Amino acid sequence: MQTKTQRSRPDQSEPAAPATPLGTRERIVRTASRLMQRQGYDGTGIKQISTEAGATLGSMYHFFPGGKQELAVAAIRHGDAEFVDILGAVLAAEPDPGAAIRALTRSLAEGLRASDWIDGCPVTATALGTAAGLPDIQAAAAEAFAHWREAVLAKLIEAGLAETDARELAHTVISTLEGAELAAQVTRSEEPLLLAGTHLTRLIDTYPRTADAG
Amino acid sequence: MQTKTQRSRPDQSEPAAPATPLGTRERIVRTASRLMQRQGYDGTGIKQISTEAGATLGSMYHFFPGGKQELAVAAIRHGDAEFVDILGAVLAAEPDPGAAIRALTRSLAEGLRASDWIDGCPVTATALGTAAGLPDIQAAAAEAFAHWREAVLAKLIEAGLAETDARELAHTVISTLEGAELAAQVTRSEEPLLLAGTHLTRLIDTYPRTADAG
DNA sequence: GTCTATACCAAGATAGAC
DNA sequence: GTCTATCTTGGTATAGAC
Repeated sequence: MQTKTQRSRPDQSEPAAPATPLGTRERIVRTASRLMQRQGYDGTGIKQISTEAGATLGSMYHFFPGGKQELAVAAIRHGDAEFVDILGAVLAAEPDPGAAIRALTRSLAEGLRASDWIDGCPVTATALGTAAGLPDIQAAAAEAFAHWREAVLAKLIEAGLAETDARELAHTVISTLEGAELAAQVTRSEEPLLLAGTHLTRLIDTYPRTADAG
Repeated sequence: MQTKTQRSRPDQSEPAAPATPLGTRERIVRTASRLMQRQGYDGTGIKQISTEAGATLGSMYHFFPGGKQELAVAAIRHGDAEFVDILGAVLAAEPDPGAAIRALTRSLAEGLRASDWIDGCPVTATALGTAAGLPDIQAAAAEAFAHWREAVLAKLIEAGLAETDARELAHTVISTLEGAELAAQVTRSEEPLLLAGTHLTRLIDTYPRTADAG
């Protein structure tokens, strides 16, 4: 009977209306980011975004004349900045980088479970599947990864690791977090993330540090 | 002018016709697996699969009455088995598990570069974005991850690691490989994969082994 | 088992009134 | 800046001849 298979879209929780009401553009970007995070680029329609953001179709193309692609780039940049904030806050709360990254994995695991395993990395789902054909989106995703790597790098340098070691480790920390989040999402279990935290800590602790670490 | 933004679909290389001509069903599954690996579930159409597989639309629904979902499950299982073979071959070629995993990352990096960074993990793109709404697909992806973990686990046990250590490491090895492949794809660089290989080797080498390792 | 035609719906995007 | 109506194309899926 149904011509297109229906997919349940939980969407159980409104993100709690903020004190200052958001502008239309901001509402659109946030909604796009959240929906593409869950459903990917192709799985998310402009009409769905406009409906859930409380904006009309005219507003969508008023603010994003480049259409869906431009919207996706804005969504990825939003997710990028959002995670930079989380990353900064969690890393700052623990002096030791290993402990900080372990705390980060716990935080990610909690968030994933709280969303019933649907809110994964805010850029992966959007970028995957479009990487080959839509260079703007791919580039925005690459920038996000670079920003996150830089945050980890700064933490490792601050702890007294050699620059080369820190730079290389930052790559693997982000890669492992990405993969563990993915695995946790697919298997609906916190285990991959928590083990990633333990192992990353152990790996980092094998590298020498200078004495004057703050 | 165009109502739907066109996406370039390179598809430069036919996978070289095998000696034994494939049956229709096999051709459909392989084509579906390859296309969904590149474009994701929502980005891949039944008509596109049928065209590229040289099958008619009638054949598609003859072999897969469950439609696109059933086809996606078959595609994921195909990618699963395909990677189990690669994993088994590469891991068997090196006695030391660390060296074997490093060889694996080199192999993955080569394949990714050879495909101009479009052929990533054969199940990730298909599963992502559908995990929440399509349980069959999510379950097939979870099974694939479990199979790959078991292959790594066997290699670590064989090398003399304690079972608990090996079991936990197998999780992180797969997570890190997944994430590094993703990062390599997005940044169009082999670096994340190669660094992942180095770091995973270093991590594995921090664990004790029994003397009677083969 | 294979093929063609088609029903039915949703997608992205645009036009133009207000 | 907002809203509605609409155009066109593509999607999934089905029917039924061969």
